[in-house]
This record gives sequence, structure tokens and C-alpha cells, in this order.
Amino acid sequence: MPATISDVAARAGVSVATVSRVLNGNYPVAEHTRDRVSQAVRDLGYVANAHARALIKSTSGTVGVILHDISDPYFAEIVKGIQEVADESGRLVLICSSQRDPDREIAYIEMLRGQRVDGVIITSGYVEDDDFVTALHEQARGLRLQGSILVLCGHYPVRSPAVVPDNAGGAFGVTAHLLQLGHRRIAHLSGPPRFSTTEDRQRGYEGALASYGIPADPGLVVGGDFSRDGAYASCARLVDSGIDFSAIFAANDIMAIGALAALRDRGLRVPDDVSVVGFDDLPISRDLSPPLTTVAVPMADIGRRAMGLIVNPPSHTWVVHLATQVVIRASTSPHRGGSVDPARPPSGAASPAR
Amino acid sequence: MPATISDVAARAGVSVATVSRVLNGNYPVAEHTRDRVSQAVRDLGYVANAHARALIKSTSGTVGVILHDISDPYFAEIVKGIQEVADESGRLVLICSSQRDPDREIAYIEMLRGQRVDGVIITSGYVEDDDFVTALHEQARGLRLQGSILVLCGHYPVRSPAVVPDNAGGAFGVTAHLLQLGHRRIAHLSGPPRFSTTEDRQRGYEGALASYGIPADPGLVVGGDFSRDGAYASCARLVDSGIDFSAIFAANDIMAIGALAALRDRGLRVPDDVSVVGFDDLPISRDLSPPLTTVAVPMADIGRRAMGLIVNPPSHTWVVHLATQVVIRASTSPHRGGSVDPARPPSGAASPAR
DNA sequence: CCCGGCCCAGAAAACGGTTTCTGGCTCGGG
DNA sequence: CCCGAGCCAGAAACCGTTTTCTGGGCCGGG
Repeated sequence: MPATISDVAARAGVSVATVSRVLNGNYPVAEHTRDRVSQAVRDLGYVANAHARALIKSTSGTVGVILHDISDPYFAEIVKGIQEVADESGRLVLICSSQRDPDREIAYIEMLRGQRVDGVIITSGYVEDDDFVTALHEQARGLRLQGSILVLCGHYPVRSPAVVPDNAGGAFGVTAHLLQLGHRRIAHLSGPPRFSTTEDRQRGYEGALASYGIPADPGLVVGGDFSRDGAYASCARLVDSGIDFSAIFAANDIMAIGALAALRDRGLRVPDDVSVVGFDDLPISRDLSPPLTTVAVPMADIGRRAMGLIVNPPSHTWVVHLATQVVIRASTSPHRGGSVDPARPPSGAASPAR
Repeated sequence: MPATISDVAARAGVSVATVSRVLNGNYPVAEHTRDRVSQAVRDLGYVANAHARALIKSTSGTVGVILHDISDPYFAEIVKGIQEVADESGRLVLICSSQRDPDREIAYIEMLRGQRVDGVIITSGYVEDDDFVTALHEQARGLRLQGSILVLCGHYPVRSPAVVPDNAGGAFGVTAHLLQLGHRRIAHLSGPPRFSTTEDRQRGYEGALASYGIPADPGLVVGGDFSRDGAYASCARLVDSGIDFSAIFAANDIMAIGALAALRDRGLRVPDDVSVVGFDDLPISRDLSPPLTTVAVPMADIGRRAMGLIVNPPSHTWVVHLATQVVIRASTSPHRGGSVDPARPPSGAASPAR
């Protein structure tokens, strides 16, 4: 029932071809007719049907973005960057929340293929699952076939353009920072299992320990799910277990926030009793108390570069590497006593056994 | 170049009509042929072109969302709610960041009309601008004409389905909370001018003061822009100006975070020296220190209800009202020097007229 | 044996645009 | 006066689906 191009043509007393040409301005039309057509367009409030257009042009003017959860600031920042570049190129952004379910991610890509999107950006790291990888390969092939592009954030076992932040390097750096402060028993609240992001960050952590000749203690690594509440619970369990540690490396800032809350509720002071570091450097991190020492990930840049790969598909450079940077704030301080292997202090503060 | 329905038909040795019917399952097809078609679909990795489909069906299976900035947690939470319901109904969500520019909002709606979206949700409050309202009316009419729906969050001077949180009531409540604590000089860091959200919240603030017989002091109300840094600057200016106040009502939590930082940097303690309240109750607000007293706005619910209005268009109920609730945490405490006048206000201080 | 009905498959007409191709008109040059 | 060029408008094909309409084959009843 909305006005069609024929309606406009009829009202202006011209053919549909002429209307189309006025709208697109890619063919000479006499000023007189042009005005009449424009007037008719205004009168009818006509807007061209993007689907009919997408049917003949190969491009649809939309891109798809797959993420875990839009209310996670990490993804929100990436999307912000994507939006910026999409806007400049006049494209619309389709958001798909997978809730970290690989099957849904695949289903979403298929839907997006149906939409004939100009490209798909997967913002979440990849899941180590054979079925998933196989399915992803297939979808990537399908996208390529239709002249579309799959852009990955993080390194996948799929040959496709990618933007990869240096997760391992950042984790190494921030762990090294703790080591330099004299901490030796450093706990790690890790991310959800089988995710590349989780593993890269854990690898950096283990690498830093190894570089100091410290054997990894499995008891110090507890699983999480990148959520505040999950980290709160893990951290509380860690404290309650009585295991000895003087610092915590949370796999991301959201988890660090949960850890801070758990420590506070257990009566432990940061950084006096326990040093805490996170990862990502979310905007909020500087406003926590204490302000969080963390690793800055250029989230908006990831989005901008990823979208850039769609707007100007590269001929050769398939992978864009992005540096991460340790940001030292007030949630870390030198290990008390500076002892490499401190005895459990009488106060019980640094080794919170009950 | 992606496979079309004809390719599938050819490979399966049937007509395109049959393929379509197998895919949609809305017409009897012999099992034998059905299998052959399914196999061909799989072989070719065929995915139906959503645009061609949208051309005949009236629905496109997409909805548009217009917001200021996706990296603002307020909007991110709303979108999360929208996503949930959109997923259930198998729809895709198009995100449009207007950066608070009314012209862009209009332009976006027009783009979305071209996409023949099933509906458009404007998440941001409305701007008091005649041109904008006129243009919005026109777009709303256009959407209605194409069987689509415009859903507004907040009350607009446009007759369209809406979801409106009780901003004024919440502002009244949280200001009353401060008044009950004995605060009399309460500063207000307000939002950007001419926004309904800003004005509703300010109205609640002024109403609460009035109910206590306190005249509004223009010097205590300073403009802001809903941003952390803007609020930081405003708050710092307020402190530096030497004006007397014992509490601050920030127009939203993001601004409260900026205020907290400014106060801390000026050596003022919260809540000992100054009480601070915000608005929205973002997920992070409980993890600030001190945890923020604020007004809970059911953001995800706003999104869910808004999307609900699109999925099941209402016949009569055009406006969904959503309650807000004061959440008291540790950023507020009784006014020092003892209750200036902590007694109840002159009777009848219930809630502001709506 | 004939005919009506049922089950299933195909032909073709939309849907709403863009673009190629065709052609009418005007104008200037020879 | 004729002809070619240039400018502009329209007719029609096409994009990839869905769906209506048509009809062939088969079965059962009369």
C-alpha cells in the first residue's frame, strides 16, 4: 500500500524509467520534468523499496554483526566503531546476539546470507569445536560466493580477513607487571572454555609466569564466563578455599569488577591485600575504585577496521593486527614485604584462609 | 552469483515452484521429490534471497531501532530487550546511531521505510523542535501507510504506540529521598536541553522541592549532555564556584559517575561531604564506590515491551506505562549538622501530576 | 467404460525497482 | 533542404521469489 514508483510516475505524468533516473541522478533528465517528478515524490511521501533495488543491484547496503551480548560494553564499543564507518558508507547495520551459542551464530550467518549483506563481522572469538569450524567454513564459502565478506575478530582457523588484537601479548604484559611488583602467587579468573580469547589471554599469563621460572599452579586458575556474577562467585570461592595468592588477573574488566566486589565483601582491600588487574580497559574501568589496572584493547578501532575491510576489501592484507597496551592504575601495588614466597602473614590478609 | 532457486530446480529436475514449496512447506509435495530438492539445496548451499521474498510478502522480517549511542549502557540494555523479543519472532534488528542529531533520526527513519521494516523503535526521548515534530509526523504517517509501526519510548506529541517510563515520578522520588535525609540545597546536573527525558526528570526534581516548600534556585541547576565527561566538568565548575550544596541529583547514572570522579578529585567524600544520586540504575551502578543511590528504570523491559508492540500490534492500548523505583544505596546519607528539617513535608507530597 | 475427484507438478503472473535499447525531436552544418 | 548528432523520454527485459491457475495422471464409483 505504500506508494510505488508507478504511482509517482503516474502523478508526474512520466514513465517509471524517468522517475528512477531522477531519483538516482545518473542519467540526464530535463529540469522541467525533474521538478515535476520531485514534486510528485514529495506529495506521495515516496521512498524507494530497498528490496526491489537490492534485487538488481548486487549490494544491499547492509552488513551483519554477530556478537555475544550487546549489553556487554566490550561488544557495544566494537559496534560503535562499526557504526561509524557504516554510516560514512551509507550502510545499515544488522545486529545479531548469539548469546555465545555457536549454533545460533551459524544460523545467523545463514539469515544474513539471505539478506545478501555486503559483509558479516563476527566480533566474538572463535570456539574450538569441529562442527562449528566446519559449518563456519561452509558459511564463509557461501558468503564469498555471493560476493560478500566474512570478517573475523580474532584469529580463526578460517582463511578470511581478520582484525586481531594482541590478547596474548597484553596478558603477558599485565602479568609481567604483577610479577615485577613482586607478586608470585597470581590467580587467574579465566573466560569461558574453548574460546580463543580465553585461551590467548591464559597463554599470555602462563607465558609471563614461565618467563619468571614460575610453574603454573592449576589451582590458581579458575574458570569463568566473562560475566560479573560468574567472576564474583569464582573469586569468592577462591578466597574461601584458603589458597594462597596475592594478586588476581581477571580475563576481562567485567570479571575484574565482580572480583573487586567479592573481595570487598570478604573484607579484603585492593590493592593493599590483593592486587587486581583486568583486560579490555572499558570506559568504566578508570572510574572504579580503585581505578583498575588493565590492558587497553582498542575496541572501537577493532570495529572500525573490521568495517573498513568490508567497505574497501583488501587485495592482499588479510589480517590486521592491533596492539594492546598495559594501563597501570591504582588496583595494583607492590607485593607486601616484597618477598618472593611470603609466609602467610599473621593478619591473614594476603592469604585469606578462614 | 550465489545459487538461485532456478539452479536448485535444475539440479533437482523440478520446477522453481516446487522448490519454493519444499522450502516453505505450505503445499503438498511428494516425499520423493521433496528429498531430491532438499539434497539439491544442501549441495548448492542455497539460501533464499530475502529481498525477493520481501518483495511479494509484505513483511521483511526486520525492525529498525534508533538510538543515540550504542555504547551508552542505557541504550545497550534497551536493545538487549528488543533483541530478545525480536529473536523469538525470528526478526532481525537494524541499529541506527543518531548521535542525538534530529535530522539524522529522520533520515534514518526514511532509510528504514525503504527497507520496509515491520516497525521502527525510537528509544531516545523526543526533542522539542517544531521542524523535527513535523518531520516525525510525516514519517509516522509514511510508516503507517506501509503497514508498519512507529513505537516511541517516552511521550511524544505524536499519536503512536509508546512505552513510557515514569521519569518524573522517579525524579520526584529520589529527590524526596534526599529531602527526607535533611538535604535542602540539592544541585541538579541536568541532561541536554529540549529533550523530554531531561525535562521530565527536572520537573520531578522541582516538584519534590516545591512539595517541601523550597523555591528552586536556578544557580543549582547546571546543564549537561548525559555524558560522563560533561558531568565531570559541570560538577567541577559547581564545586569551584563555591555555591552551597550538600547533595547532587545527576540526570543519569553516567553523569553521576562523572560527578563522583569530580568530587573525588576535589577532595570531597561521598556521601560524607556530598550525597549523590543518579538515574537509570545501570548494571554498573551497584559496583561503584560508594554504590550509587539511583532510580531503577526497567531498560530491558522498555525494549521488550516496545518490540512487543510491533510483534503484536495493540488494538486499543496505545501507551504502556512503566514504573520506576528508587534504589537506595550508599551514596546518600543524612545531611550533616543534623536534620535541618527532616520532618515530613507539608502534607500531600505524593507524586507529581502527570 | 466413463467420469469426477484427488494429488501433485509446472507455467506464468505478480512484487517494485534499474537499465538497456530504441526512437522522436531539435538543432546545426553542408 | 537533407542529414547526422545530441538530448531526453519511454518500452521492455530482468532481478529471485511466491502463489494462483491450469492440468496430467490415477483411482474409485456408477
